Amino acid sequence: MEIGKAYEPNKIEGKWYSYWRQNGFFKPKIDQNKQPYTVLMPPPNVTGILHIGHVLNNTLQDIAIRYKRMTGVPTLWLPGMDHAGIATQNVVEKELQKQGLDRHQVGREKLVEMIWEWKEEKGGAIFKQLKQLGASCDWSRERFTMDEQLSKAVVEVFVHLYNKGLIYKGEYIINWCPRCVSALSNDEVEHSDETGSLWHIKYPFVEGDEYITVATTRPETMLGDVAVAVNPKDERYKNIIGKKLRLPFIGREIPIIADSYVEKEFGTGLVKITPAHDPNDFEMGQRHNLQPVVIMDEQGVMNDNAGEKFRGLDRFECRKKIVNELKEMELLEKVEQHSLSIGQCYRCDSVVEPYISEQWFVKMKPLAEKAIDAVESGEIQLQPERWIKVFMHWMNNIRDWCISRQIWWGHRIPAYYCENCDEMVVAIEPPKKCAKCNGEQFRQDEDVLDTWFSSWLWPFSTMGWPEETQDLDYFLPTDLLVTAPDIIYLWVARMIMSTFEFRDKIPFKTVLLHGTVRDEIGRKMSKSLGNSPDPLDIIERVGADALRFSMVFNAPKGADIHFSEAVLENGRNFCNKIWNAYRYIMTNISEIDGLPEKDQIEFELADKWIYSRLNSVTKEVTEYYESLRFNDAAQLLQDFIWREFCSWYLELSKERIYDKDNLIARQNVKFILIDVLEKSMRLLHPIMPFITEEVWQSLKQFYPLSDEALIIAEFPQVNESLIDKRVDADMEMLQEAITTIRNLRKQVNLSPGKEVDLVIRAEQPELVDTVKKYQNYFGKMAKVNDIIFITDEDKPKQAIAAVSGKMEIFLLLSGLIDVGKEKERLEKNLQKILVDLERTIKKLNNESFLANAKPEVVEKERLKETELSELKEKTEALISDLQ
RNA sequence: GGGCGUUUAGCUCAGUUGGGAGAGCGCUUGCCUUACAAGCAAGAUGUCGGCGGUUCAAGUCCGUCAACGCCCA
Repeated sequence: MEIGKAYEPNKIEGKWYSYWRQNGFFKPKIDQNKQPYTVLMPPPNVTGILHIGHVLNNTLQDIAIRYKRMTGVPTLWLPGMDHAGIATQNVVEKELQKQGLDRHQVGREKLVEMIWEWKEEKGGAIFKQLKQLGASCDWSRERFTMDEQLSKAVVEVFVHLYNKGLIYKGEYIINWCPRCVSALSNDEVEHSDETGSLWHIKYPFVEGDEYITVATTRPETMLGDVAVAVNPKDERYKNIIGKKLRLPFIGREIPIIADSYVEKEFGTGLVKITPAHDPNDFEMGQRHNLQPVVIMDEQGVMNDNAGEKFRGLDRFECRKKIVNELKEMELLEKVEQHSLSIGQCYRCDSVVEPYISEQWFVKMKPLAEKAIDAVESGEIQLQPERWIKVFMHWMNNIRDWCISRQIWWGHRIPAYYCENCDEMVVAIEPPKKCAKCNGEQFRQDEDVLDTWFSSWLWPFSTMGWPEETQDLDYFLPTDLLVTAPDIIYLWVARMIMSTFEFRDKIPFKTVLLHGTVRDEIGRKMSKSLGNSPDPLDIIERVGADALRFSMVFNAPKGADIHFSEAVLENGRNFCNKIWNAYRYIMTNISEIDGLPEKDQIEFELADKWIYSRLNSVTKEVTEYYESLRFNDAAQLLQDFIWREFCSWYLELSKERIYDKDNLIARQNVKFILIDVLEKSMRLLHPIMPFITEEVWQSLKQFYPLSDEALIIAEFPQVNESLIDKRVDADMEMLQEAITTIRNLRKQVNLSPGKEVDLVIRAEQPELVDTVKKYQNYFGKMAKVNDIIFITDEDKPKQAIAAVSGKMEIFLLLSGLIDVGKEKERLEKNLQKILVDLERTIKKLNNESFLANAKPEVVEKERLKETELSELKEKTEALISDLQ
């Protein structure tokens, strides 16, 4: 049979993905007697394409799902995407722009139609890419937040919460993008630190010639000032509280009020209050019953309230003009440099304007309670646990949620206004008749809902709610949510609240919060830096398995990941290693007829050892998968397969494999090689699905495997009886001796193929027996021709030597030995031994240690002392022999 | 300003109840050894950020300082 020398992933990956899908392996086998395992995919943006962060996120989910699937649990990984209101509308608007059109020219209905068309044609590209990554989601259940049924859920929820008094319409200060002409949620605002100015402006008292000075970073907002505030504890201003000022330009009389929010140290300690254009001022305005004055329109252009002089000016032009005018009027005391954080629209980079407007809100406090309890009690686990604090902090200070957006793509708010009397009705269906005036004409609210208002329903809307479906009953609560911590508030917390409200359940049991993928110098991946590698390009080059492995290998739970080409090579090389081990096994076993009878199999030390190790590894890996420590699983499996299986077992197997005269031995080792490789593939499958399936399926030709495919094969169970510490110790003893011999060979630059003779001096008969029995291992692994065993006398003359455990190993050489070099090397070894020995003796002489330490720890130290003493004596003897 | 986190080998990072410091990459040396040069073999490398404390014993627990990062205001 022909197997390529290098692993070529693109030859096999597509094949197995189609095979899995066609056989329905991604669909859960619903069994009412079994508890299912469910993972909700955080819905990617419909406009999104796969970036490296998605790779991490989805690989983690896929590993969890594939592992559970192999344990025989009905598993569901539910995929879907969200409609990403502003982002998606923007994509289409930009296309319009190229044709010189804007959305108002096209009209609402037509625009929405165009967006749907775009969605059908180009949306959801990411799903095709996730398939290339190997994501084993149940695509037959794919959902979209704007699907008919999910939209029904949104309306249902809105009406329910409205009727319950938890949704209200109100004036509020919000983030507003004057360019997008829309409200922005907090997460849609990006902050950057910039250097601005702090203008000190004089405000005259109504009475007298005196004035006070306020400091502001935004002088144009003074036109909307309704008060000036001081800290009540500020001695400087105690006597002016309650006095009136006359606002320059406008002439409005405004009071000086006291509020502890004001920082005495900031600026002059006097703060102008503009409730309509600053969030803090808004709150202060509410505390003091101040009527806000809005001074600009939705596009950021100054309105009538700004006064004759400034009306019609853009906000930034207005700022310039105000500053100039103030200078002329000698009301500008000074200007200081000041660094401040500026909010910008994440879409268009426009400076965000805090703006008072009429919006829809959800009252969050009443919903928060159960969510807090669920996390506090551990019913919902956040991992790593430190995120619990972050979660609690937000939940305990939760604010109402502004859910209206002034765009057209999304779920339109189900509020209807009577054209005749303006009466508002919130209902699932548009009303027929106005209850107040019997009018029959209604117009629907223009706004749509925040995209999160549909994704917070994800745990149950995807399962058919508001219908009572079997899925809801069977799969909810789900088991695992894997997501980035930056959406704990926006999404995770809200899902918990909604699921309690509408299902009276938790949405998921465990939330795994993973880190950010960064580049090799620690920067976030970003479009503008161009430092983000294209995952598809990587898959094309090295395959999905290598990408997945590299990602996970380097991704400890919850920590950020530095991703680089070097990291990727590790995954690629590992694939190649597996491939070549497989190639070696396949090409050789195909020449060996038959398998041994089960009870005929004879195990030698290496065989027992590899089984002992396999089972230890199985035990550990199972724990790692269960506790979502996938990086540990990846590391352990790489070490086992590469170092133990390939470097030792496979090498040792060659003697028997190539022994054409001994069919029994060949059959034995054939069986063990296949068996261990086959089980290793099972262990590794969740992380590297493609190559493991390929290898495993091929092995079926030579080995009876009852499962149809690896993806649904049983995850290996530990056989404790095969874990044998004695076997491990014997094998380790031989490995150490072999390494020692190799080291000695290196010392004298012996060519790798050159055979040597050894003298081993050892006293323990058991030890000598074991070495004699497996002398062939030395032959194979260290090119040792003959070994002479001695007990005490007879130190060989022409030899270099080293101590390995309880043995002294002499490598016989015919040439001259460099005594000085040899001595130096041995002295160096001795030094290390002496340091260790000293530390151990010190401990054992410490009575407190003997009194307080656990007995097994003391015992360990005693053993260590014996061993080190022996080592020391033997090494010293070798040195003195050199004289 | 408030909160959270990080600091371990040249680089990126593991280190789960405190009990002999690890991995990958890189580096040095020698090898085209009939699975693999994307490889094999042998090796070098650490005041575990500083200081102080608890303990018989601290990378691990506590305090404090410093640097860096993230989130919120």
